[in-house]
Amino acid sequence: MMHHLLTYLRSLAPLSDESWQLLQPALKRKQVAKNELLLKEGAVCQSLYFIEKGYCRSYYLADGLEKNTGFFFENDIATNISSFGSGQPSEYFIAAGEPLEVIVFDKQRLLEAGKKAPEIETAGRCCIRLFASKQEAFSSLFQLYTAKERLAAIEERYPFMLQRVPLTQLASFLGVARETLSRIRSRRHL
Amino acid sequence: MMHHLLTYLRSLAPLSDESWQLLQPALKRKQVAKNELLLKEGAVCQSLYFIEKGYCRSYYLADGLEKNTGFFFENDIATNISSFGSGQPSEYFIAAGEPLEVIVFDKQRLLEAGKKAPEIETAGRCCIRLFASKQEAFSSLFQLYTAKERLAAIEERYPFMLQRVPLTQLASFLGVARETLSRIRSRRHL
DNA sequence: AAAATGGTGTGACAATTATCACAAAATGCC
DNA sequence: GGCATTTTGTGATAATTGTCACACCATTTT
Repeated sequence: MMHHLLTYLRSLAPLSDESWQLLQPALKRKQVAKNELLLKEGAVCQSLYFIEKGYCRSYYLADGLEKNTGFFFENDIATNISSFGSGQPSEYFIAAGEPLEVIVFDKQRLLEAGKKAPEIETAGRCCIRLFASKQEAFSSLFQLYTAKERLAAIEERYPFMLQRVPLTQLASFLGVARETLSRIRSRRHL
Repeated sequence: MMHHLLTYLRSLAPLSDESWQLLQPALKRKQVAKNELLLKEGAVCQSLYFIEKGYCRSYYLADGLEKNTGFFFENDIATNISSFGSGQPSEYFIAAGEPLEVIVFDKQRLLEAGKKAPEIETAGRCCIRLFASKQEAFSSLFQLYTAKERLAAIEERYPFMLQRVPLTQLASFLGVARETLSRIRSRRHL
């Protein structure tokens, strides 16, 4: 049960069996159907989602159009870190892109567990730090590279994204028109 | 002494006078001349920098050109969160854009202080969370907006950036050619 | 089987941007 | 002040991208 999560947490920081037990009340397994929402715009994010299977995406709704801003796959933590941290309402949605199996961390119970076991506090800090690192890495993709290079970087670093994410969603993530991405891709395959 | 930092930390989480005292050994004030480096590419980031005065910028060096990826002003924390967290060498530089007065958090001593006072651990977590939020906010700027809109968003949310950051640096931050940014700006002032 | 749906490829044209070249303005230095 | 260096503005042109329109394909629905 929840092996992947335990492995994930132990890869970040030491975690005794006792701490792991203390963490259990904060955890709950959940299944989410494709296209269902994990977080709605306007709602406060009360959870971290550790992804066991499937993927989800975060997106803004602007002028009726979805603009994807992030994708989260197996062994990632998905959340709105800003809303989760500050208690402010979320400005974007998080939805399942495939049938999803996640482990939900409840914020309140996580804080309580953190008070009982400093190791949990430390693990939480490491999760957030890793989340921040990924955010930073994605962010620099945009500042360092052109759309063409961004696609190449995605192909190299996150090849599974191209297999599993519809081109239309990927285009809005990369910040180019769907047609342009289609052309970039066909140019590359010559 | 260090009033701003104390105010900053207390805005994030409760911090007793005792914890604040325990934190002191991890802190050191430092002055940095304009264009001097806080972090070199290839070096491991061992510090957080709380900015009291001035600003600094992070940039990659690609093909001999500087590509700016972040700007940090008064009451910000500047660091390479990824290198700081993982101990891996930094892929980018951090340099003073103005004469800089910072308070340096030493990583080792910060960890030691965190062990003595859980409040410090919590404060550290909040700092990182805030850092992650800012990172995310900047990142979404690129995915949601065109270059023109990005400039408008910067003007609105971070007006001091336009006053203090040279246009050339801002252009590479926004991901457009210097000439284009100059034209966008002149079009806006009609 | 036909029709509807969602996702993708492609052509044509307009709009935007990058690039190169150079002028003008601002800044720092002696 | 005057000179050198850095920074910013502007024109011309090529390249890239967005937009609109529609075709194509696979899957699902009726």
